[in-house]
Amino acid sequence: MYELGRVTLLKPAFFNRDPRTVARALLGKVLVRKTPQGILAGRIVETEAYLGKGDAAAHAVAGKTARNFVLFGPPGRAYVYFIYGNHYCLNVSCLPDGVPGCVLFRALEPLTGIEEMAQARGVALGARDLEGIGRENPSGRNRLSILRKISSGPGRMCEALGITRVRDNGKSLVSPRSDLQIVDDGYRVRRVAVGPRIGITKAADHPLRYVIAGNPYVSL
DNA sequence: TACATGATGCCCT
DNA sequence: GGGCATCATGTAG
Repeated sequence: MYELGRVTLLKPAFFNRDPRTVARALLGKVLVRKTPQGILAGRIVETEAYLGKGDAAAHAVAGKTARNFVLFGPPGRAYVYFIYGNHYCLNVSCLPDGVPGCVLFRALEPLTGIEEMAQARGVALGARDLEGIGRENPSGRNRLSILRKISSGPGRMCEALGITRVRDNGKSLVSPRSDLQIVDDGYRVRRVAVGPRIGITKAADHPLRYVIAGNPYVSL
């Protein structure tokens, strides 16, 4: 089982930048959920940047509303919304207070609390499925296809970590007291690949999706 | 108050 | 690879 070693909580200033910069810099960092039962954590392997005014695909495009106000607040806060009648998506606010922008988390590589996350997702794990977690190149086709079902996709990821709008919208991701945090465990990303964002119709041509090149846990 | 739509995932072929 | 469930939100009327 992979154990989180010495980690550093990201600072608000990390998010006080252009969403494109933040989206790229977040790759390889670790999203941590603290529960009474223990720690759930996964490495961020896929993100998308959503800008403010001028980005037709961004929720902030039409201005501040009761739904999207977090995007206009201070950096480093969770923006959680409900989509397609079934799923939640997690974003983090970027740029200074008053300026909208965010990064969508699209996929995690499961690291810690995998059995709990699999249970939350309704995924059945075999006895040997946890071998080799956290290593550079997980091998075993069947095992990988099972583990990918846990958090490869924004809706899946939220279900695995128990993220909902009521529980988490507006919450700080950079507070030592928060039960939802983003930390640096020292992992260094070798290569980043960039492409168009997924599942949108407007402004679909912009290359604002970032993935760790070659990582098998990206959503597509 | 009604309606169209969506930053998705599942289940079936 | 494609159809469909399912509902909060925003906008129009």
